[in-house]
Amino acid sequence: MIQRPRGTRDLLPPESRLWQAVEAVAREVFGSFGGAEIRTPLFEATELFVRSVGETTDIVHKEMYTFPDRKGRSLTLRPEGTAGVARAWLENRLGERTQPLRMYYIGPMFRYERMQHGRYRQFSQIGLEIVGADTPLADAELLAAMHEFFLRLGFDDLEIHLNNLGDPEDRARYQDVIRAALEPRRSELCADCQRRLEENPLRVLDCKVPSCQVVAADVPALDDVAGEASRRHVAQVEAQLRRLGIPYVRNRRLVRGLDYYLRTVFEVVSPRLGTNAVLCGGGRYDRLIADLGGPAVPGVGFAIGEDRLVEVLPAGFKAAALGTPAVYLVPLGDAAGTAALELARNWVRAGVPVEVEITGRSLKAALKRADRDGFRVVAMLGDDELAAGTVTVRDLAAATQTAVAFAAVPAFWRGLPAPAAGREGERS
RNA sequence: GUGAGCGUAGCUCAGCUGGUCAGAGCACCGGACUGUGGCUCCGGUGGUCGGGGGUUCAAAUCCCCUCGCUCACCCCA
Repeated sequence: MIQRPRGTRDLLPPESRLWQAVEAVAREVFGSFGGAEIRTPLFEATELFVRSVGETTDIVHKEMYTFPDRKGRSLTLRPEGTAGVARAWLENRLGERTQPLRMYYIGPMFRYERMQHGRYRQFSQIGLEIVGADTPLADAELLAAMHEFFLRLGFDDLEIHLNNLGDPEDRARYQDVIRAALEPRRSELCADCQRRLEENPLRVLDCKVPSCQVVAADVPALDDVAGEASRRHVAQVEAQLRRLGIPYVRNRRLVRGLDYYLRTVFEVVSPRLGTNAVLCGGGRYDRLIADLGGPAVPGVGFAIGEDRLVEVLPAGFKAAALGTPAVYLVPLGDAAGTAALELARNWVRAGVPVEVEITGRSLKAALKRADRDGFRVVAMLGDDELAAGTVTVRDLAAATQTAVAFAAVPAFWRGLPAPAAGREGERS
């Protein structure tokens, strides 16, 4: 049997409803802040990611799906979304439009990694970028949109971690500070951190090994070494968050994995996600477009891991998204079976979602199935009903039945009370 | 790239140191209740025990290889 490639997943019904519901909220919220969707290719020239994400990052040096096309050009399945957006901004001269541009995207990303809980080779991100504004207000608006999105999904246990990564000059200086502080104590660090000290000293700060944390605690925070400009910027972002009542944690150890970030960086973590708890990561990238050969256009954005998000979706949101909003039409006997599809089509045309029982299972089995799959009403059609031009509609929850004329079913359906929240979490 | 664990019915699993070991529960279909669910009882469908090789009189059970899955490290969504 042919199996799916490692690290990929099949999104099956009814879980696909959850994804659709989540994406609908994203479009709604991000659209409400002045955003519009941007769709860029799933693969790009390899060079784009090497130059934007950064040569020294793990993403570029061991996680990219890179392949030559038939003409020998090196292409790469996108490992993240921002690079493509930046490229599109340049290529389509979006700088000539009124700035800033608020753009969101939803779609798959690819990283060649060993599978793990919450980690896939093909995974989906929901991202939002604000390009063309360098103000703290832009960062704050972005975070507000993100916060609003999570609120609408019903989350109440997420933590926003925020840090100042400084400007690139600050960071270069800071790397020297770290090296100077840690080199003498090299032996106290774990093997990984000794390597990090050479390649990416910032990473030592968020090492999980306790002994490393002890050592790292003595290193001054980046924010203290950073220049006045970046410190003021992030302070103003924080002031806005407080004013908006958006709770966050100032995490001086927070370092992000992509080279292009500067100043404001943040993560959203869920306490219900085990090892890979990061639900969302983002930050400011004022040099990215310039590094790609364009003008100095500032930007700030984030990406939410949709797979992880769906995994910890609040029960109430899930229940609402999974409810089966349809009439279950069960024909009994040959004559009814012949008439069922036409009846269903007429109801569908009148705006009523209908699922017809087409396997011929017994009424008993059909009712059992209706109950199990969360239908609210079953419309039974037998010889008597057919003769009378009615359908016997049974309300599963109330266990009551009434005869409803064929043409009156749409009105009856619309007259049903909103579904109770009593079935919450039943399918989770 | 490194390390560990696991692969038996659609699902969750039992099967002790090799000898009725091919099973249970759930699910599915049917019946008790000839057109009425969420309970109960009864019956039924369903498995090359991941695949290949080896040891043995005998392997789901032991050994080797292989494929797949899972978890952790690294790193990230």
